[in-house]
Amino acid sequence: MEARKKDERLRDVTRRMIMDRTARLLVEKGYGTTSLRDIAQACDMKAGSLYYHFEGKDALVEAIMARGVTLVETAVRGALDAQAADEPLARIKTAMAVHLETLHDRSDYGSAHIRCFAHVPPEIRQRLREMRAGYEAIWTELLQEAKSGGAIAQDIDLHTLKFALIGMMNWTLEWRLPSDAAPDEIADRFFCIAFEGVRHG
Amino acid sequence: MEARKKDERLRDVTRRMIMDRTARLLVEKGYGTTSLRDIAQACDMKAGSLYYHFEGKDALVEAIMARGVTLVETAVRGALDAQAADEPLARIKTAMAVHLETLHDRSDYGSAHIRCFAHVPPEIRQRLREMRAGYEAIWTELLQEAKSGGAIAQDIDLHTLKFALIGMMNWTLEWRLPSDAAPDEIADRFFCIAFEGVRHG
DNA sequence: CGGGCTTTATAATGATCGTTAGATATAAAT
DNA sequence: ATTTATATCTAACGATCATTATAAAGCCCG
Repeated sequence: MEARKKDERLRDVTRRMIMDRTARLLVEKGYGTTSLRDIAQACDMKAGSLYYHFEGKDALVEAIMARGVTLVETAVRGALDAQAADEPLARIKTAMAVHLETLHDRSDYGSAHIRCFAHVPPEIRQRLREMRAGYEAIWTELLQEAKSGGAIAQDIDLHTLKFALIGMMNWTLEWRLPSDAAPDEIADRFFCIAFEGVRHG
Repeated sequence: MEARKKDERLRDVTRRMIMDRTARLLVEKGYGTTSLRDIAQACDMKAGSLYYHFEGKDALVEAIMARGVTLVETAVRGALDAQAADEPLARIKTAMAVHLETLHDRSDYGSAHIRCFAHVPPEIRQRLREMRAGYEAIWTELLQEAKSGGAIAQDIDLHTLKFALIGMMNWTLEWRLPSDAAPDEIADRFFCIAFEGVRHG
């Protein structure tokens, strides 16, 4: 059983390697333009061999994109739990920094999810939509706490605010400038823009 | 020559029809997953016939995505010119409303551009990038005017602010909720968030 | 009515797609 | 040493891809 465990770990390592490299391809080329042969080549394998690890292209893609949500959600939840006692605005700022950091510095899973979501087959998209909703609930809750605590003005629509924050964060994937600031610096600026308002210096 | 003009107009009408319907497909399915046969079917034609109007798939896609930038840029520039004398913040608000309205209510060109940009062939993407830069220059200028006029705090990084605004606007494509507000109402809320800051009611 | 454009359809090309079955290699277990 | 399990390769399947050359149809003009 010792050996069996090691085997299973080895299998998982390969699985993860395939997902890592496929995620990169999905970010760069998209769902429809990335072929199983592209993926196999990036993994130093032949296309048919991938079927030992995944049921097919769609299963592989879905696993990657689901992991994209999970990674961000886990990171953000972890950071928020460690800061459970802080005031709402500070926790929001933390959530923004972790969201951006996971997207840019950790891996390509989150980016692959964002980049490919709209064009992935409908059944997959539907399942991913439910996962997204689970993650977005964190933000809904965060913003609601801030509002009921008086840190957000009463006339602000939280639904709009949530999408505004997520939108500006996810759009950073389009920046692609090597000169851009680090994720937590960008989080600071975004927080300033949305919460202080750019009028007030 | 009268007739020739009419003929050319007719040809352009078909060209435009093809672009219209293809734009829709690009929004829904993406670049790689939309085949020329899908396009032809949506146009009540056969795939080969499309080559009379376009050099090929890539030329068609590029024409659509280029038009996506042009439509938004033209609409925004037009609205800004008609408001040239107003104060910077009011013009920014107008630009946001027009950008959102063009994206959501006018056609699918802007959406197709945003949705497919990352996954289109590199040469096309490079040319589109230059067009985007031309449009983004409007925002850079707008924000700079506001800042030098004192309407934006000195410590705000305009590069970040520009991408934040564009990001929250373009991300509205992912909302897809029938219950969402009209574009100019959303523009109002976005303006409030970014410029008043959500803390101040 | 017939000749010359314009526009679309036909049909085939070679390439590439996701997927599968079976052979082969590697290494662990008995 | 032989069997067993794991992992990859080989080689092909049929479907579909963008593209092309050519034929046919539609339509204006004389």
